[in-house]
Amino acid sequence: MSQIEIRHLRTLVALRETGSLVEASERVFLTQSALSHQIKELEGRLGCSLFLRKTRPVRFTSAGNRLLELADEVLPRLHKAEHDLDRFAGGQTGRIIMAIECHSCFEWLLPAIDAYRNEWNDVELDISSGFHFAPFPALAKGDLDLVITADPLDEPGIAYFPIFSYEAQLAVAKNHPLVEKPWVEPKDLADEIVITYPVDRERLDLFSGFLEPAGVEPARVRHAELTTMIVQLVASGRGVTCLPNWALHEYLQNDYVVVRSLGEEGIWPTLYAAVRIDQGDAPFMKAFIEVAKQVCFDNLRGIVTTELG
Amino acid sequence: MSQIEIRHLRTLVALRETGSLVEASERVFLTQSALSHQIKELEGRLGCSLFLRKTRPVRFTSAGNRLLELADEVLPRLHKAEHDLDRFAGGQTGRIIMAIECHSCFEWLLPAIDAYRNEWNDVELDISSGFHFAPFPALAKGDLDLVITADPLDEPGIAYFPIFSYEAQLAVAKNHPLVEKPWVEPKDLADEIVITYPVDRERLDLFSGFLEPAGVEPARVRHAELTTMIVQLVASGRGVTCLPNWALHEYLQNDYVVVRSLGEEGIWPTLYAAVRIDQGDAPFMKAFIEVAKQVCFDNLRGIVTTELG
DNA sequence: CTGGTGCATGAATAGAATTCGTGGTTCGAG
DNA sequence: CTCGAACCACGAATTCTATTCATGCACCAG
Repeated sequence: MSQIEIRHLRTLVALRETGSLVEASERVFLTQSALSHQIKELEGRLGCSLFLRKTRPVRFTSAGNRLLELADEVLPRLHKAEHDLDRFAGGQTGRIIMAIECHSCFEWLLPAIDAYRNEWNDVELDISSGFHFAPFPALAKGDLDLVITADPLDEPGIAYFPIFSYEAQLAVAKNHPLVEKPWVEPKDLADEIVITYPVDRERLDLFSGFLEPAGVEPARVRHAELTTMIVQLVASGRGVTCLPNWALHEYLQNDYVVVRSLGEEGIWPTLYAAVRIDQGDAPFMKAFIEVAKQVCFDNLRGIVTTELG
Repeated sequence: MSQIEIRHLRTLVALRETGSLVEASERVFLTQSALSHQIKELEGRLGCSLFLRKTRPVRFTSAGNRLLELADEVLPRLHKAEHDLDRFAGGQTGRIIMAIECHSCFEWLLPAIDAYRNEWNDVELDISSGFHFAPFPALAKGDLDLVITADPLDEPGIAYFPIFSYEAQLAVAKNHPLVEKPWVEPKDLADEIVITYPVDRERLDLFSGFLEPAGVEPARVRHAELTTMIVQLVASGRGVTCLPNWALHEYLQNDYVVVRSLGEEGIWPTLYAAVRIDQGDAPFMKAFIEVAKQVCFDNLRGIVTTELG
């Protein structure tokens, strides 16, 4: 079945380069006897002799030359593969398939990916659109390699690295009564229409971190897919919303809406990169997280707080 | 040192195609346990895991995919090489490096080679110019694979196959006195200048088979390299020569010289193909000899005698 | 003829890969 | 929930295989 093996190819190449069994055997760290047996057995299995021994240097038969040709095709590829695998083993490269829980994270994630790709061009990068629903099992299973999340659940086998902290702010129309208040309290929203992304409430800071602890339920909750759409609805007085300050930044500069903190202190969630523990130390992964932080620090300067490593 | 082996690549490919260790193990004729151990050990040596088992079908890691890529490069080449080697082993192909003792054999050998190459295009063919002096040691050693000779010495390990028989004839000028005789006797040449190829006498039929047995020595022996040159010298009356009838044929048709048999019966050497015994049965070699015979039969029809197989 | 060099070979050994037996986990059906 | 089936992992035993050791043979130069 499995006739030819790598070591046979190595032996033949050594034989070609040295011209004798004795020297070839030193080259492949075996005894002369071992090589003699090895080749004899291979020749037996193949049914033809590979070289003529009675001459210096040895002469290869056609069959021998055919095998050398194979060796010249195979051995370089093998060495290259082994080198690549060393890099995988050393964490010098790998795969990062990401999912984002946070709806508007593309804004800083895409530039981060671009920046990372410059330095780590052989890392396989992708953003998966298929695991919004249950990213953590997928992460543990290996379908995903990195999840951007604001909720560092204490799952076993998962490590969390902070990217940056931001303020989750309430945006209201410029003529909204709440503009008069320095900050918002839960009960202020009891009669409001709240506009959110169409996701579970527990993943929305406004509910999980503000309204629900206070037992307040807004008058109504509307959904919209896109940040732009939500802000337009808010600007035209059809409701209020809670978004990351960095997502609201450009609308503030254009004077579309007004923002207020949730409570006197404000709510300051942190975005984390969640990765499998065994990959948390891999240089290619650490580098990605560092690049992401750096990009956010640069692009969102003064808006979010980043602790660079 | 030697990390990856062929069987690892085969295992991974089987794993990719079946999706499970159990089925893959059947594919490579091993137990599930064996595969589990095999892969575990490989992963240990490489320092990284190759696939995730907790899923159906199994998912490969980047490292696993890199190895599969290697397998896709290597295995087809390996199979092709094994196939080629089978053909070597079965004598379906091989190498024929020839030498000719007979100086003027190119005339029929080159067309024979051309004809053979049509059918057996992967046989390595060459005519060696370096072994005129001692072709038989070179043949035994493997530097040569086939020698065209008229002297089938009984060397061990060498087999002889007849190609055709011809008459070695004496060529003389048209006005030469010997033209008057129906055939030539040794003593007729005692006063003649004999022109030959510049080779040992024992390789010349005129001497070894005619003059020396009769104890006759010609007046003088001259040498010339080329058949054309020899014939011109003979035609102009500067000597006589002995050549194969097929080499003289065209000169006879042009009426340059006259030929006579050596003795009443004539001398009829046979040209043989000498090959190493172990190659005598190989189809590619037998085919070459048959093609050579056929080409001679066709081209030298009526001039030489060939026994087709 | 002799010593040196290179290769081959049978027997012994060290080292591998493979199997056996078993247990743990997952998943779907009852 | 339990049960059985399918799948994989793993330690120990076993079987195979590659390698070494010790030796012999062939060839060649001095």
